[in-house]
Amino acid sequence: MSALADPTRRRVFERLKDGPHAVAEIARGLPVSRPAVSQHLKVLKEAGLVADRPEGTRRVYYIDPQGLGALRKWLDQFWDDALAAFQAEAERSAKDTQGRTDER
Amino acid sequence: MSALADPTRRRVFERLKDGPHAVAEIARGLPVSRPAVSQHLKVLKEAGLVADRPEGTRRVYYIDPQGLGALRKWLDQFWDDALAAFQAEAERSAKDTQGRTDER
DNA sequence: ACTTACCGTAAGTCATGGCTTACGCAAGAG
DNA sequence: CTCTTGCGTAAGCCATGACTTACGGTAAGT
Repeated sequence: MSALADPTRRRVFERLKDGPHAVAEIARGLPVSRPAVSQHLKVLKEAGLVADRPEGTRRVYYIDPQGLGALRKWLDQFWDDALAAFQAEAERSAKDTQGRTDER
Repeated sequence: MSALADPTRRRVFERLKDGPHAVAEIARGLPVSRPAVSQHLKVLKEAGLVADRPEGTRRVYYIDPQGLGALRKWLDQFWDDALAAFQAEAERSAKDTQGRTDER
């Protein structure tokens, strides 16, 4: 999660949306140097969001559905509870004029 | 997205999973001071992930489904493409011994 | 009206980490 | 074998931001 905090790293990640790419390929069009991209990819890899595969002298990176799925799952965990809480909120404001039952 | 980067801030956010809470309520049980929590909530609020409502002298915070939904949507955008790319990957490795069509 | 409690804001310090330049290494081409 | 190309790693500088202490304002209770 914290791996996607940095804007540049997000852009790197977004570049991988349309399929696998080599490092120089990603760096091209980004306002940062190639080593920087390499480091970002390392972080993303450690986070389980991307995976790499050596291809001759190049190194091809691609999005790892595993880690992405885990992130999605973690987020959904909130989605349910937040919705339920918001539901309760709505009901609460419905009886606003009354609203003096019990508090804490 | 970067708002959820900090571990402490994530813990604050998680405290809101089971419904609205006041600031002191959240700070209790966390290893940081109350003002720190207040700042974290401010960041989360600016990110659209939480909303607040004054309740007497207290201030109650709760998760905002709006921002959470946006985040979910952004993540799903990857989910599809990544899956498709991964699909192509699988097919590619199927004909591994061959695999010299054209790249770049 | 005064006191108390709670919350938000400001200032200052310190740690985290992102970026660049420089270097070393591996792989393919001539 | 040598030259070239592409990638990763290390060191150093600098910016971002997280945390604490201190202060001011507002609302409730006596």
